[in-house]
Amino acid sequence: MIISTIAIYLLKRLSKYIKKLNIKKKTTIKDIANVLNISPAAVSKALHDDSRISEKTKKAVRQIAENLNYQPNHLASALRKGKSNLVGVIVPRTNSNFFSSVIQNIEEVLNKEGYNIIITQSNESYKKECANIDTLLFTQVDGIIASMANETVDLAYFEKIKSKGIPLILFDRGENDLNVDYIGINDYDSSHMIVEHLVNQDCKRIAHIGGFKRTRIFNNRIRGYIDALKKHNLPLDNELLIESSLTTEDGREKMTELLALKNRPDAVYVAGDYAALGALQILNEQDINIPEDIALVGFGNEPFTSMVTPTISSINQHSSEIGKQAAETFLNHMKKKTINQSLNKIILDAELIIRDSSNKKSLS
Amino acid sequence: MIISTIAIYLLKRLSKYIKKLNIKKKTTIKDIANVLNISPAAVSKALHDDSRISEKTKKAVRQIAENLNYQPNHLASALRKGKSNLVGVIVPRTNSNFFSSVIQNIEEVLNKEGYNIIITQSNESYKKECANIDTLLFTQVDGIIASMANETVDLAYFEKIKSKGIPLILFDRGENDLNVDYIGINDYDSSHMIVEHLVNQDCKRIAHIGGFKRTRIFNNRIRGYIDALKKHNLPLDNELLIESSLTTEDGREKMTELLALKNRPDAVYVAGDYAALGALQILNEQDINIPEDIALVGFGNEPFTSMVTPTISSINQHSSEIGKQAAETFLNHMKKKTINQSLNKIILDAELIIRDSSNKKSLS
DNA sequence: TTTACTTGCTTAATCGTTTAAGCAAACTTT
DNA sequence: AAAGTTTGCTTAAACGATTAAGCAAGTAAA
Repeated sequence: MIISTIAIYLLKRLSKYIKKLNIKKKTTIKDIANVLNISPAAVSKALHDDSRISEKTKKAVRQIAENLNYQPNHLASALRKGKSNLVGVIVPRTNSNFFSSVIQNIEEVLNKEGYNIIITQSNESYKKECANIDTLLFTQVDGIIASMANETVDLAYFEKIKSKGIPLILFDRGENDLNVDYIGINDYDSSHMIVEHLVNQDCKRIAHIGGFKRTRIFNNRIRGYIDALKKHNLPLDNELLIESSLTTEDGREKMTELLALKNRPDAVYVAGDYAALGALQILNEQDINIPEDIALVGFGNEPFTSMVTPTISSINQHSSEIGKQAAETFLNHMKKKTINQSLNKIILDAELIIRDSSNKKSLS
Repeated sequence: MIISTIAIYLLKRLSKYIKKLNIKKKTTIKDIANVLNISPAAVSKALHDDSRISEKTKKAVRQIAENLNYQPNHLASALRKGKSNLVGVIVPRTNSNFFSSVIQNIEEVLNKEGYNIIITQSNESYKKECANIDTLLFTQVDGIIASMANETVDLAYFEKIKSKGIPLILFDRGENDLNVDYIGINDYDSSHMIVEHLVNQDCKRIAHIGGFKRTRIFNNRIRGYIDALKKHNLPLDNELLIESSLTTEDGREKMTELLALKNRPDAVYVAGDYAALGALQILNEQDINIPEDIALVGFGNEPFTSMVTPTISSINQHSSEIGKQAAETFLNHMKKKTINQSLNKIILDAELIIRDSSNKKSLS
């Protein structure tokens, strides 16, 4: 009897509130508190399963919260707790399979821990990258995971992140000079794998269309290329080592330059798949046999490498692993409260995927 | 017992002290106010260029703000103003050129007006899409711009957005039943253009590998295909009209089915580029001449359509225009404060890009 | 029976910014 | 000179959630 009386009483209060809500705003803990005649503090604790709140009250709170369609105000709790549970991600672009896959894996790991991510694109522009950083800092993210634009040389803006005490984790395109965590693949060894493979295909003049030397990963690929040539007693010909922006268009240009040489290469290792595609187009247009006349290897294992004719050999960078590790590194930062942390440099091994563009069938 | 209470108390004081020592507190308007001996309110107004603040004070505030490296706390102002200046974007995936380009244009337009975007991916999964919506609502976005997953049939979750009074704008994959703004292309007319083009190429048996009928845009493409056949006095053969998930893998399967027919088609119009790629692979593998034996047309104008051999004719959806219009539609919502707004359905004309896969050179 | 601890709440301050309201002082107008 | 207006600020109350501190009332231990 008493119970049902209370139930009816509560229902009346509830319906009054719902009427008010139709005209008014979103439900807050205060609304729930009013319905149950308890304090907002008690509601907050009940929703967080605080041990000092009775099971009975908790149940009632959850019930009313559900009925009123309560959604916590993230801004308020973030402001109070000094933590937004948002992680910023900066990539040169999202429409590359590599970055999109990294992002997907970052998201997967972070979502499980209650973090959401904000994705921004720099479009390979330093200016846009700076704007992105400002945006993310403005949004009060708890951390930033980034891969730098091709253009980026000045690191002042990244220093800004560090000076705010916000964890910064770089992947793929990172700078060693900035003393931050980094996740990437072993570019130096990957170059060795490629050169070795081409040597096995009986190639003697191996060219390299590389990225900008100032970018660490491309510099490592170049160093790997040079050292691997030495290792296999092949002469290093400066004509065959070209710096490129690695766009498809530039790949076309640089390939054209190589074909104009008196002494043409019999293999070309391109440090990026998009440029490799451009190179392939030129070779096809000029009716050069691939891989018999010139063998071709790209880098990045973008899906189109297996779509074009002939399919392009490439390096698989294990994007999912990179994404996962980047997210985990961020989470470690959050768990440890110590200010001085040891730096985390994770270098993963990559994998050479051999396709038609460098596979002389007569040999196999 | 008393001793341990005292110990705990001391430990708390100590940790507070350590925190004070280590954590660099961020500058707030209060700090600026203290330096200048004015009220925080005056600082806030000065920073917002309020007319009731003297030019002298404004200058001083800006100076000190700069010196102390002040960054406004977005959470606090968003909480106070009841507006986060964040817009959520939901797409099936980012690693398609169409979506990535739409996103880029949404971002461009919204950034100019002081909004930032949060990108989420549904991976074509309804469950993930619901989680994304929750995430965005939780983050207190001011609006949501979305393209629905293939799987999505139940619209309850999208209703949830509407019931919160948050503007929802759909593009590309939208449902008419939900009474919301929509930006897309004229799928029906696009089908007409394709069929007309194939008829001009002397094709008599035109097949259609379409998307799921339940999805409006794919249904419109199917209707356009059927009506265009009628218009050109071609018989509609049910064998030639196939429903597909439009992945590359499914494109391969459906093309194989078509080739198994006693009476093969002489043209195939595929409602998505990825599936068209699968179809192309099968045709190439079976040494069928494209376009002489079978002509092929895709939909979406993904970059790879011009990379593969032969290049694939496709429909350009004007992704940048779609992105811009979606963003503008959102901005209009924000500017008008009226509750009842007229719906905005924007249908853009698409463009057929003719490439090798459907261009019989003997005709031209 | 006194003392200590536990339970289950409440009170009030706080996060940083915005903004309605208010109030002197200076300046204009009549 | 009295009345009104403008200027340039201040005060204080929000926004919604969290949390340290406190306080009755009940339970357990000495």
